[in-house]
Amino acid sequence: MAMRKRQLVSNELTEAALQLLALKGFDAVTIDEIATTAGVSKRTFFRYFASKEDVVVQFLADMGADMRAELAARSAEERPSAALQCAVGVPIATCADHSDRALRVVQLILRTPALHARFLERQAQWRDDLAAELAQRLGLDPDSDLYPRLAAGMALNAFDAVLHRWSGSDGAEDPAELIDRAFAVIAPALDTV
Amino acid sequence: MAMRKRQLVSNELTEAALQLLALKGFDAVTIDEIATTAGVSKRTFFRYFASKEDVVVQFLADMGADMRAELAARSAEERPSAALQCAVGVPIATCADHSDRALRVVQLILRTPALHARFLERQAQWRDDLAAELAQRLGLDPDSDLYPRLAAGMALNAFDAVLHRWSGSDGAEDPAELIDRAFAVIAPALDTV
DNA sequence: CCGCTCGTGTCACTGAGTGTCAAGATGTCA
DNA sequence: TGACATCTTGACACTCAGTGACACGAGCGG
Repeated sequence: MAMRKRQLVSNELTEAALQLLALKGFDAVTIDEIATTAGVSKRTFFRYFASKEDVVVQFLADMGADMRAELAARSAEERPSAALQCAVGVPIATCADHSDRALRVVQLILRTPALHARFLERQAQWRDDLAAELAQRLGLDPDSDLYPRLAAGMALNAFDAVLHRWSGSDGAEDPAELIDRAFAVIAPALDTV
Repeated sequence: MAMRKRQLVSNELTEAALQLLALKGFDAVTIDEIATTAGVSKRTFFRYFASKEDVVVQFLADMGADMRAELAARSAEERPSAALQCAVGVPIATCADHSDRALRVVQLILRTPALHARFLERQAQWRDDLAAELAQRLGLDPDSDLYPRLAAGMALNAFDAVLHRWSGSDGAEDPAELIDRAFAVIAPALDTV
């Protein structure tokens, strides 16, 4: 029950935050405002999120874990480019599924420098995770071999480019097709083993 | 004279900031402290820098312009991988030259989440710059072709990986050799035109 | 000498983020 | 059911980042 309540308040805060931020812009919304809208105090907000940026970025937090899980689930015989494309494809598909909500969040992030910065930092953690998974998968030493980190970086780079185009076209372009085109460019470097 | 004085105060602030931040850690230093050490008021600090992060990141601001300039100066016949490696090599060489100061700054950035986030955001601007230059160089349309953005991203990715290794080894590893190895990995994707 | 501009310091203010404590809700066990 | 322990929350006070307003003094042209 305690956990359920926590989840409930957390959702309430996220909901209020996304609503207000998308409506009025990042800087024009105070944390007091978000907390009051969600029916809690400012102090409680900070018991759930570390900062205003965190509410938004946390909303996408699962993406990293999802990608790593998908990569780990892929057959070891599969070429790295194919496995990585599937891994990156998971969060992209999630976005495409909830295109109404996800598009607004992505546009908010890409348009707000403070959010973009935090988002990139989060991605750096995903990259390290993917690199570790990739190194294990290929039996490489991540401390001496540059390939895992570079490969993971390239995949997330493609991910970023797709998000950027998707957001810039207001969801008009097809994410799946963009992913295909992006990986067609980077695959030659991913599969040279 | 006015510009010289501005530069003088700016240098004083940068000096004081880097000194204090490296010594006590990012969060343990207040802006009041930095300003007082430099002999000015807190208000004046904000007339030179937008935030505490900015003092550090601004210190590396020229890197972006340097890279783009180097890329623009390279012969158009040169393969993209070679041209990009030279472009990225410029700031790396600058780091290696001032290894005492540069190493401390890089380690501070990579170790401090708030700084790392701002640094990545800055890099995103560099990437867009490089992509634009690359698109012009190759006669591609940056709005329809994914290659320029992905190629620039891969190059900066390599740049990042090198900085990470260089910082992690306390400057023991040779940046030039690391760049060579990183570009050996990504070159197959850069040169498939 | 007068007025102009520009850079700076002082002051006051909003908002982010944190520590502390008391009170209430909840969960457990007898 | 009742007593006790735990956890969550709100209220308050505080530090510090960042901004706006204004007044002061230095340098400069008339």
